[in-house]
Amino acid sequence: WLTSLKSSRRARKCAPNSALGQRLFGETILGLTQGSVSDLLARPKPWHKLSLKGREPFVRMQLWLNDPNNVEKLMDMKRMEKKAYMKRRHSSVSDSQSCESSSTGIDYSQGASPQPQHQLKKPRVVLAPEEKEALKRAYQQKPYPSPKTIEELATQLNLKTSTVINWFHNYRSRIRRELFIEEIQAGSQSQAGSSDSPSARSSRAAHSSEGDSCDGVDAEGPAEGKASGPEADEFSNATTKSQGGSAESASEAGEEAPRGARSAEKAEPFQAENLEDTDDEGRLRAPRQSSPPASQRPGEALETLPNSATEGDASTSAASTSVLTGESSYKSKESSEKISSVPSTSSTPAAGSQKANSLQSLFGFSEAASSRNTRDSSLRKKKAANLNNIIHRLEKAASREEAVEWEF
DNA sequence: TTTCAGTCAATATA
DNA sequence: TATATTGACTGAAA
Repeated sequence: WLTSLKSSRRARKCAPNSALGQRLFGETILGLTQGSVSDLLARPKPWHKLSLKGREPFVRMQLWLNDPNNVEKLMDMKRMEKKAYMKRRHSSVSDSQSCESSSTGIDYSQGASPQPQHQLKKPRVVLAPEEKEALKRAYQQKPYPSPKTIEELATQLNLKTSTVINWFHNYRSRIRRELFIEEIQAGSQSQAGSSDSPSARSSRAAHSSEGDSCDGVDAEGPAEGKASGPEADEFSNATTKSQGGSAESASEAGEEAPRGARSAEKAEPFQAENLEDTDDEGRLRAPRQSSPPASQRPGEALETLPNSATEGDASTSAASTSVLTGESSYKSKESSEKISSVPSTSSTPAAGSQKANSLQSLFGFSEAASSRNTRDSSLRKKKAANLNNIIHRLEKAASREEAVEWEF
């Protein structure tokens, strides 16, 4: 849903004043930092797996979407911010021109305090690729290492114990989120009955490469040195587990297996029990007949959601195909990437087109993605579909009185 | 006490 | 300059 950089940039080129960025949107609307917004949108969790706190940003999003002047307000804020920036800049320029000594004075005066402040700040640890690889290997052997193992790892890699602990926490958590997405895709694929499509077929193959997205894009080989990709193994294992496959020894990933199985039971994406119009327990309904083709763009999904006969499952399924799609299905996706309507939340046609523009730039589906970057494209679709789903549910629920329940 | 979810914020990347 | 990644942190739950 949210943009990936390229399309956003292009959108800005077309409509420089209508681009809404993650930073502005996050800080103004969601109360999150840019990085969190990016993360949230790139790797959304199924609604039913979100805690109350985790749902807050989406509720805020919904409230914002319900505001008829949402984009305008944001634009205003952006303008004001820009103005203030220019003002500051202007004044600082004139300051430095008028009294150059003052700037040096500032330097002197600040030199004393920022320096220690800087020293107080712990430098960010950046793990070397070899270190990451070693940690991944260790993870594959033992996702939950004992303190002793952690100690050993830390010693071997010359890292702090806390760094190793943190790495395992983060890695587990991020892998889990990737698995959610996988499950969503798997679930919607089977629901949509599109598993025979080339894109769907390739999706499983793409899966292994998908694995490396859990940790960024680095392509280190796994411990076993498989050619298919870094986390190919752990991912396929995990997915197998989560999809009810017998999988390997439960002892190794003992805690993962039940979790996977559990999530597989309700692998349906964003089936918010208290929100959606799915059946109880948030189970998926039958796939809609008129669900858009897998090639449907995320933007279209978003825009047409409220009018859709069924809820986000379709958007998810539409996306799931594209999300998992490798290069093979890219062409069709690209060919269909075109925006023609406005977001559902538009209050007026005029505002709608403006809003569409802004949302497009914000969420990055304003134009066809660069043809050389299929991964971007599929990621964008993934984001789009997942968040379309959430937003749609929120919208639906909001249109009923349920919104009251989520007030916070 | 450990693990997890959510987030920040520094840094990388486009 | 915007978005993506990721190590670290906080608070809550188990």
